[in-house]
Amino acid sequence: MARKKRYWLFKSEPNVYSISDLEREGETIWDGVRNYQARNLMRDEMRVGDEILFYHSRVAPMAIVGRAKIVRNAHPDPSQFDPENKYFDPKSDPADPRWHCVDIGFVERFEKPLLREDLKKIPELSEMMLLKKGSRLSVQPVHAKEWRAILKLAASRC
DNA sequence: GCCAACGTTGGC
DNA sequence: GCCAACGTTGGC
Repeated sequence: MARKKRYWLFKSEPNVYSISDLEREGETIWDGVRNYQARNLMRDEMRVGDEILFYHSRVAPMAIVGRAKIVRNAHPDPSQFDPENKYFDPKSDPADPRWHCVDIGFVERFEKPLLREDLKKIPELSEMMLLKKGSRLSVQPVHAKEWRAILKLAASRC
């Protein structure tokens, strides 16, 4: 039996990598994640076909700005072995890479960004990880119920 | 720019 | 293995 599709949210600072960058490039490697919890999610839980909400963090307006999908399962993050790269990790052994990453592909950009402040008002999202105080996981799971509520909100904004 | 909330590091 | 110090994330 096929694995059930799962949903995720990826945070990105738009001045570093925005939904426009993803739209233009079509696909990108999600490298540079240096957090074990996030690594484990990418390596062990995410699979090709899973769907992603793309979120702009840090910079106003903070918002879910579109959708993406996983197009390649986890593989060793090449940036960890490149001394020139800011994400270089001298402690990572090429025979047993410490960091893994997935590749993601552009799906759509929402007509209007779903602002963080508005998301907070949606009852179905009251438990959403993104909106919890102190939550800073940069790739995180999204419940099916939350996914549906967010897509519904996006559709109503067209 | 501030700073609370985390995660990691390293001395012991 | 504990935990203080340090570094980073990310909302505000």
